[in-house]
Amino acid sequence: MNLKELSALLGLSQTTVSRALNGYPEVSEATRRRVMQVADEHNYRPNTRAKALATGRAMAIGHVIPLSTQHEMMNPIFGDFIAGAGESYSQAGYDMVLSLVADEDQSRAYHEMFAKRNVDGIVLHAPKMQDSRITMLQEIGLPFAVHGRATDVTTPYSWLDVNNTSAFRRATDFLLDLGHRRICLVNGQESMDFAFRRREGYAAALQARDIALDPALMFAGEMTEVYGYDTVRRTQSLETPPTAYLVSSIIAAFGVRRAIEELGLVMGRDVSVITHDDDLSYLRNGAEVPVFTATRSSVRDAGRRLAKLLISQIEAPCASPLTELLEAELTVGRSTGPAPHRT
Amino acid sequence: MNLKELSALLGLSQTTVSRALNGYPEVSEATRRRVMQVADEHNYRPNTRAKALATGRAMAIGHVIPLSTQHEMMNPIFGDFIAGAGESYSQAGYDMVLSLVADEDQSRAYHEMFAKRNVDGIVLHAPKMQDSRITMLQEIGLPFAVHGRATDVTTPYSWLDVNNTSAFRRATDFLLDLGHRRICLVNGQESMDFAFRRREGYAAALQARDIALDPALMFAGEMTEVYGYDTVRRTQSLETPPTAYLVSSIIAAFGVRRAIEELGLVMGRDVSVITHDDDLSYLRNGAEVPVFTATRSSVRDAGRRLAKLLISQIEAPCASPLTELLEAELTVGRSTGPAPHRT
DNA sequence: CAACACATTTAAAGCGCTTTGGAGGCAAAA
DNA sequence: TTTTGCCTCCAAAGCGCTTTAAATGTGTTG
Repeated sequence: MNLKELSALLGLSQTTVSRALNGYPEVSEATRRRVMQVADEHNYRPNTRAKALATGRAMAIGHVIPLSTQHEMMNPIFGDFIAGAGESYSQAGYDMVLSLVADEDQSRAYHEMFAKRNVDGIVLHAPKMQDSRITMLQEIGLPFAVHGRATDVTTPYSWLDVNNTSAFRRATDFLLDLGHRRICLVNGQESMDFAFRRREGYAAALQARDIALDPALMFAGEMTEVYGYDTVRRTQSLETPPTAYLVSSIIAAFGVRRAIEELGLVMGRDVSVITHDDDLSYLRNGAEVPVFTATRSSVRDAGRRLAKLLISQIEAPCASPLTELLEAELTVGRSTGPAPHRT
Repeated sequence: MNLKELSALLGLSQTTVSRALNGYPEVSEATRRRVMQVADEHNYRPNTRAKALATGRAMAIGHVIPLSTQHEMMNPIFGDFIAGAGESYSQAGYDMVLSLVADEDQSRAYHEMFAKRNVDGIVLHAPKMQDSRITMLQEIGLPFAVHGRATDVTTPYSWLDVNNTSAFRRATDFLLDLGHRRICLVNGQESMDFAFRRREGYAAALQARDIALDPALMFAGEMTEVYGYDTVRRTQSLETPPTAYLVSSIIAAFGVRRAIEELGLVMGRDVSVITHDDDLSYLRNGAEVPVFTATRSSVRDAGRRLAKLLISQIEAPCASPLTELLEAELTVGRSTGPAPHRT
C-alpha cells in the first residue's frame, strides 16, 4: 500500500492525504479523520526511503563503533547504552544505524555516513583526551553528540558525561574519612578521557590531605575480571599493601573481590572496595544492600539522555551545543569499612 | 556532490556516470576510468536514500531487540553477536539498523519495518520453543534468519544455531566419565529454545547411563552471577550435594566459582565445573590454560555467519531456506577433575 | 449581483538515483 | 554505396513521498 493507492482509494489527491497524515492545518478535520482511519485500516506506513528523499531528513542516527580490541563492542557498557538510546530514538521516531568499522577506517566511515546521507546525526563513543574525530565531524558538518568529553578539544560541541572527577574524588574522600591511607586505583586505560578524569579526582582528594601519590598503587588497563584479580594479588604482596581499592568497573571489581577472598581476607573488614557501577542490567550490584559501595550512574539512562540531546540539536540546528553533566551517586554497600588498625 | 553535478563536471549524462560507477558493461573502459577518478577526487558517494528508492533495495538489515527484562539487550551476548554481524554487513555494503522495542510492540515493529521498507531483511534473536514471530515474518514476506531455532515451528526457515544438545551431552558425558554421578544443571530460562535443547542433551547423557534425573539438581533462571552463586550455596547444603556443575553461561559460572571458593572447596578437585562459553571478548575464560572447562562457541563468529547467510538469502531470494549448525568445542580447563571419593 | 476573503483541495515539480528504450557513430559486411 | 551490427552514450520515465503554486468551492460583504 503506497500513497498513490491510498489516495485513489479515498478519492483524494496525494497532496491532501499526505497533509492529513502529517498534521498540516490546510485540511478539514472531517477528511483528516477519514484519511487517518482508512490509512489505519490498511496499515499504511509511508516508505521511509521516499520520505527521506523528499524531506531531506533520514530520521536515523548513526553510531560508529570501532572494532578494535580495546573498544566499545568489547565493552559491556555498550549494550546498555545502546538500549537506552534506542528507547529515546523509537519514541522520537528515529531509527538507529550501527556501523562497525575497523579502527583505521573510522575517518572514512564518518565521511561516508555524511556523503551517503543515511543518518541525520552521529553519536561519538569513547572519546580520548585529544580526539581527532570531534574536529573531523565539525569540519564535515554532520551533527553529533559525544558520550563523554575530550579534555584537549577546546572548540564547543555537544556532549553528555558523568562527572567522573567529582565521583572519584568523593569516593576517595569517603575512603580517607574511614581512615584509609593507602588506596589503590584500579583504573581504565588512561588514554580514555573518563579514566584520566577519574585519576584527577583520585589525585585531588589525596593531595588535599597531603598524601603523596604512590605510582605503585596506580594502575590503568583494560577492565576485565582478571585485571582486577591480578592487581590485587600483586599489590597485596607489597611491603605495605593498600587497605582499599578504587575500581573503575564492576567487572574488574568482581576480580578484585575474588582475589581478596582467595587471600582469606574479608571485603569491608580487611580491605575496602569502591567501584564505579554503570548499573548494567545484567551485572547487578547485589540486591537490597549492594555488595559493593559504588559511585553509580546508569549508563542506560545516559544513553536515553544523550539520544534526546542529539535529537533536539538536530531539530533545532541553529542552537549552540548542548551539554549535560550527570553526577554519580555514592551508594554505600558492604564492601567498605574503617581502615584496619596497624599493629 | 550529487550525480547531476558530477556528470555535468564530466560532460557526460547521468546515465553513463551511473553505469560507469556501478560496473555496467555498456561504457568504455576509458570513460569508466575517467569517471571513477573524478568521482574519487570529489569524494562522491551516491545518496543512499535515492539509491534505495530507485533500486528497491535498502541495503540494510534490521535487528529488533525486545527491551524486556530477560532479553537480549540485557544479555551480554548480544554485543558480541552484533559485532560479528556488523563485520559481515560492512563487508557486503549493508547497514545495520537496530530497533529496540517493548515486548508488546514487537509484532508491530516487524510489520512496520516491512511497511516502511527501510530494511531488506531481519535477524530474529532469542527464539523461544514456539515462537510466533517466525510465522509472523513468513506471512509478512520479509526475509529473515534466526539466531537459534524454534523447536516447535515446523515450517522451514533460515537459521544458524550451535548444537546445544550435543554440546551439553558431551559435557555431561565428560563429567560422567570422570566418575561424577550427581551433576547439577545450571541452565538458562527454559522457555528459551537453547536452554531446552541443553537440558535435552544433559538428560540424554544421564539416561544413557541409567541415572535418574533429579529435579533437585536442575535449575533454570536468568543467567547472572548471583544466580550461579545462589545455586551452588543451595545445592551444597543438600544431603548429597552434587560433585559437578554444568553451567549455561560464563557469567553464572563466575558466581559458581565464587560460591565454591567461599565454601572452602577447590574447583577441579572437590567440585567440577563445566560452563558454556560464548567466547565473549570482554569476559575471557582465563589465559593459556582456560580457567573453566567449557563447551565453547564464539557468538561473534555466529554473528558473522548468520549475517552472511541472511545476505545471501536476500540476494538469491528464490533459494530455499539456509541453515547452519555449529558444533561447540569442548575445551578442557582447570575446573574439572575426577569425582572425589565418597568416604 | 459582483467582488472578495477564506477554507479546501489539487496538479505538478522536485528529491537523487536507476533503468528502459533509443539515438548516434563507426567499422565490417553486403 | 548502403546495410547491418556493435559500441557508446543519452533523454526521459519512474521509485514514493513532500511541497509549492494554483484552482476550486463557499460564504460574506458592499
